[in-house]
Amino acid sequence: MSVLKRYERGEEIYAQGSKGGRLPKVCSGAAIIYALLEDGRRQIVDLAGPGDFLHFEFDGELDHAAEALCGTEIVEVSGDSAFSDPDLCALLVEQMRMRLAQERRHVTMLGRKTAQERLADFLDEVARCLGCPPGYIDLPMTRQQVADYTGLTLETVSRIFSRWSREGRLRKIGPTSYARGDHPLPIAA
Amino acid sequence: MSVLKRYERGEEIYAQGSKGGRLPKVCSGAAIIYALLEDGRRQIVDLAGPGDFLHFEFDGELDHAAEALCGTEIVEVSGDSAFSDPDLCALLVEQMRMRLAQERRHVTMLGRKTAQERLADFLDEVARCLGCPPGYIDLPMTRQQVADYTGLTLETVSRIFSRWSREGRLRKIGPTSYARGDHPLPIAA
DNA sequence: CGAACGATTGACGAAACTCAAGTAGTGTGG
DNA sequence: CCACACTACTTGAGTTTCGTCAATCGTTCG
Repeated sequence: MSVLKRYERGEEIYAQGSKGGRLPKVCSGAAIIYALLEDGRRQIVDLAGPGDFLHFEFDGELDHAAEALCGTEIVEVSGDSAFSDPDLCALLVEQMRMRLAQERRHVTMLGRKTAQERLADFLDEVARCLGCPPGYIDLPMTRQQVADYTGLTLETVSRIFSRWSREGRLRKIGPTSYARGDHPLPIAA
Repeated sequence: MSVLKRYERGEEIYAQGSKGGRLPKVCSGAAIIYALLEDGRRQIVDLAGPGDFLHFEFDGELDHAAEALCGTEIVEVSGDSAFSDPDLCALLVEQMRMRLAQERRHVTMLGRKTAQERLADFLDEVARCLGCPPGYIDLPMTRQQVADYTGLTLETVSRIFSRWSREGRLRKIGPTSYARGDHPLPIAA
């Protein structure tokens, strides 16, 4: 049995501290997964696009929250028979491996890269995750959300995007869309 | 069929770019998992203690390397029958969920915490991962390795540990062991 | 129109990095 | 046992990058 739900931009899909249960998977749209510290600092730990699971917690408490970036359909997969169904099991392991690899790239980015490198990596990640055509990036995120993904402040994000625009590396072509310019982004992964 | 191998301190367990295959699991000792950038910057993405798998790649290329922190025994688990064996499958999913949760905490630490908070979190993580008794920490890592885990420089790590010693928060009680002092570490998770 | 929200830009400050020098430890060979 | 080499660690001075605070601008929507 699976349940399909729709969330609008900014809507919370589940809260930090809520219980697991059925596994939510993105059908269409996009979501961010984030952790909140007690003092309000926020870190976005992952981006999820179509086909991505948001978590894998059957029965524990969730240590992070999820929120829709745009109109997003979520299907909830029952995990009851997971381990006796080889196909489902293989799917889960494959999905988890991809999330794990992405988190490890994220750790490397945050631990060892400069602000510019982080943003270049971030744009690549968004394009990959949301399936944008090469050279174009649909970015349905505020500067604050970009900052919370890259571990920067919104001012730093804004400054670097502005600089890249001036230098012809990035062009705004719509409210949420950008095109890569003639000059390459510095040191993109 | 499983193979048991032993590695000494500093020995490479596998290299970045090598092939997956059987899944390596720590039996005793401890290992670090890290990524290298082309220009030599290094980020340690995970710590593995007894019971932890190092990766879950049956047949892809590994995007990270692993190295023993001390004398360490590794058993390699064959994944051939993984998906048809419900028990093994459940074990894998459980293990991957724990690694994933840890990476997400690591991302939050690197993206949104100060140097002091990172080191406090790091010490907790080491204690948990290597199973140290409460209040004591066995730290078989150089300052450079600590820096590569926390996204800092070795000088910053050294300065903060020195300060904590002066302030009675941390005491060195052996070549690789420390005790928490009377004063708590600032803002440990 | 005007309120609300997001984005941009500037001036300034602080946390952490870089470079450099010097100090333990640890192991080795005489 | 001592001299040495080697590595890890500590500490200081100066610099850089990025964060903070604040003002302004642009858009959207009621």
